[in-house]
Amino acid sequence: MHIQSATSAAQQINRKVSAAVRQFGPISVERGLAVRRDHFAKDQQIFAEGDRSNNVYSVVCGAVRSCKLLGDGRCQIIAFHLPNDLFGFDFSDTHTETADALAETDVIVASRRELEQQATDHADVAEQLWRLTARQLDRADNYLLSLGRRTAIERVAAFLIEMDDRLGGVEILTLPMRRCDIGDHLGLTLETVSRALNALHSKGIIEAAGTRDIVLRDRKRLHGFAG
Amino acid sequence: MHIQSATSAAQQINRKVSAAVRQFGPISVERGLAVRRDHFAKDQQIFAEGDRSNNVYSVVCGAVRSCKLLGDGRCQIIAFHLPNDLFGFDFSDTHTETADALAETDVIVASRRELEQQATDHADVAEQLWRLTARQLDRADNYLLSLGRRTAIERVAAFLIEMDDRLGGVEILTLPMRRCDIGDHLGLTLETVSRALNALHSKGIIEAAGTRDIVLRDRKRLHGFAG
DNA sequence: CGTCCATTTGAGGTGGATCAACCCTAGTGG
DNA sequence: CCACTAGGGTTGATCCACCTCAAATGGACG
Repeated sequence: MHIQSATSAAQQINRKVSAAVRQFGPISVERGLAVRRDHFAKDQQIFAEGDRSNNVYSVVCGAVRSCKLLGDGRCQIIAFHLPNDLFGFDFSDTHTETADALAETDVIVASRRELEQQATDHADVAEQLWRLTARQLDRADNYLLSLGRRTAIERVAAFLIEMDDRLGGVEILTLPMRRCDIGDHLGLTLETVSRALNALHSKGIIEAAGTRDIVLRDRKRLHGFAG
Repeated sequence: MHIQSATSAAQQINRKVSAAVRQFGPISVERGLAVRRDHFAKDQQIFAEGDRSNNVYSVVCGAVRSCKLLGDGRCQIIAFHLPNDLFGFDFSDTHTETADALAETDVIVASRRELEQQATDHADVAEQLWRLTARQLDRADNYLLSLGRRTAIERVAAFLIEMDDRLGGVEILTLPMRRCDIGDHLGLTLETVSRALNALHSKGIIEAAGTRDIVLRDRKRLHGFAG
């Protein structure tokens, strides 16, 4: 639902702008912005917390996780980035998160400085970036609700619903990440994630079709769990 | 630290624009944007989850909390809004959060539609809104780390540090909210918040000067707790 | 067919929730 | 000035959801 409205907003804007545009993932930019395609292998790091934030990225295919680390190694995955998601844009000059490829992943890379210049020069670019950021904030706010107030099984249910939405409601939901990553995203351990999935399975709400392939048998009851 | 950089960014932009500007909280807008001042009493609701999102707000004085509710009444406070913070801007057409005044609070109100129009017409307005949203996202990301991976005492320590930053590092930190609100913000109960504050006190890190007035005796060790 | 991970399953421990008193402090009214 | 009250805050005892540690199972790939 989030994705749909963002996509239609982008399309609307596309119709208005001149022919001198190119796509940077979901947003339209002027041809002046140089972009290049790049590839990252599974588990390869794209950038680390503290690195200078020179580039911004858009996922073409594959999946990326961005996470924050605590001094003693505890890890919180802030977001998973799927095709057409932008990432790597930080408010400060250095990255506040580490980004790794979860699978073989292709991205489009652009210069942060150049994109910011375009935002200064062109209201429609700034507006698109603003909407994209607002959508990410909306997602982050929903995660705050999960992490702060939902039980383990409710978090997993809400997570499955979101992944289903973002992956387009296909028949079989193929999760691109390990149990451990889901745990680090939901503030749980991988064991608890496994048990929660098991619980949803034994209630007949989901069906396993391989460890990372899940069929949502009863979306209504799944929504019920998410409160 | 976040606030400082945002302020300087806003000042930078101010210097460039013409005289036909007015302030909407931290951002500069064209005079065409109608704004009005409004007052809300302590505990008064400003808008509710699900209301049509017609207006956007900037805090003048006082404090506001915005929260999401689960079906059974569980509550997660997504953010506290202090003077100069913008709030009420949702990605969708309806508010996804409920906003209440924590104390006697003055706000500036503007039409969401008009502000969006300005963002479409003026790149600098869109860019400022983008930066503001990016900063909120940065804060939300930090909270995700707290809620997902920090212990109770670490969450409270991180919370005190953030409030200290946002309130300008004054001698006595005056919290505008109840223990219960802090709990609903940090994913804890009010009892646990109280015990955590007590623990920090008995370690000599903070000093109580009234239940809502706290002196940060040892900011370095406080940072240590936040990891 | 064996190795390496990811995942599941099991048993036990614990941090924070819950439930329940109790204690402040400010405000109110006599 | 001093009860009285009410709401916020603290403190204590118990419980349980989830973590931790450990071992078994399964699946992908050489």
